[in-house]
Amino acid sequence: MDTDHTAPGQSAFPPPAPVDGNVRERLLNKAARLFARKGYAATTVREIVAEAGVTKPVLYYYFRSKEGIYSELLQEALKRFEALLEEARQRRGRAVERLLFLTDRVLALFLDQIEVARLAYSVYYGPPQGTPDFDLDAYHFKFQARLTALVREGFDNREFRRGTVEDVTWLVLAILNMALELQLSHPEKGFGRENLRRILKLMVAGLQGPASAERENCS
Amino acid sequence: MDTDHTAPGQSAFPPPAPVDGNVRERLLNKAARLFARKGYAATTVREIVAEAGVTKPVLYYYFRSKEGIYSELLQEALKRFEALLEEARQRRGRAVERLLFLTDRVLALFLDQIEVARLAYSVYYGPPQGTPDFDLDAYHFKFQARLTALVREGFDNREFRRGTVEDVTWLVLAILNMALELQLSHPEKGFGRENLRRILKLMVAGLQGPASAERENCS
DNA sequence: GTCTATAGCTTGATAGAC
DNA sequence: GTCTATCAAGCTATAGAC
Repeated sequence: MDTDHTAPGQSAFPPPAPVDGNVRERLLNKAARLFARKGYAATTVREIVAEAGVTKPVLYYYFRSKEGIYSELLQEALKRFEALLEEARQRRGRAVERLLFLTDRVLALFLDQIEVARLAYSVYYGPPQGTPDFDLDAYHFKFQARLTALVREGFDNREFRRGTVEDVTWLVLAILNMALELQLSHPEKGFGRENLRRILKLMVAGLQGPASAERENCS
Repeated sequence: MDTDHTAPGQSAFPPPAPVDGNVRERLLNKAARLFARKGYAATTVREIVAEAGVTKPVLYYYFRSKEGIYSELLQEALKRFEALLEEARQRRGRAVERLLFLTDRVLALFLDQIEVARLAYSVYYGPPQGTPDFDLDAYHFKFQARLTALVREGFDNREFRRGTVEDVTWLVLAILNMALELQLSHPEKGFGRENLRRILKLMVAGLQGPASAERENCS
């Protein structure tokens, strides 16, 4: 990003200069950024390789196609997400602590791959762009199932005493979801990991009251 | 605005058949549906008029252009949203009741204009599609300000006793936001107005505890 | 006015030298 | 592993027939 990019081609002079990380990583980063900003369809292979300071065959060498580099981006992110789920599954401790751990790590992963996250949102909510399709919902369900299991533990341990397993899961999901989307759309608001933790704990504190699953019928 | 507009042009015979509502509404509905499903850019004026059972000049008569019909769609929805905010502002009663009212009505409006909502999401998160831009964030801020005012009232009335005005606002926003997005992406889950109300009340009940704004530092 | 054929550009993708 | 050079398919714009 901070090195010179002498336009490739034309001359027999030393090539653009080996910028930073290895070529493969650079291509992935630039592709993620462009896909997220302009959309998959509107991004050309030429732009990607130009930004990465390489030529086209290099991209086709590492990834088999434009779809290939897109798939690699999503697969890598989803793989890291699944690894996180597994890590959370094996962790021991009180349910609330494990919930805070999982949500915090999900937000951290999201931040670390913010460009891929933006791309995923764009594909999920945006118009069809001719992308290979990933079943993003499936991952969402896996995550939700993990949350539900943790919340159920919380009720079993009497860490939660109000509401139902399902409703508390919704609450956790809602708060995390908002944290993620605020990072996407308004990162300047600085709704980071500390805020997420604080608000989750505020909610959790409220669920430790006396009764379980009550329904007031006021008005 | 509501006088009959027998489709101009070609023949003096009765037009194709006035299907259901008036032509203008039909064009808006079909356009919303197409824009939401295929994206604004990928939708052609031809498709819109074909689905509406009219000819091209009819569309250009009611709206000045493709951009015109898009703007009309968003402006109408945003106008209804603003009217809702104003209605909520004038309403009297306890803060919690007013919060439940506002969020319920927002969800109802969202459901009533689900295609426009889908379109807005697609434009907000999706790639640039050459649409006239609306400052959707501005409406979000207006809404958030209204929520904040209500929450502050809630604290003044001692209806809320835990957390801060800001954090409780985030909580309400998170829950509503999830309800909206579930309707968009997984309407089959049936997360409707009753669920929203129940979960909000669960959260509110938790905020009526003893202390205000505490910060436990467990683990 | 409307349709159609086509020139010219851009795209994703590849061959073969080094 | 990376380059130059080039391909075939698809798109846009438009000239020219009707």
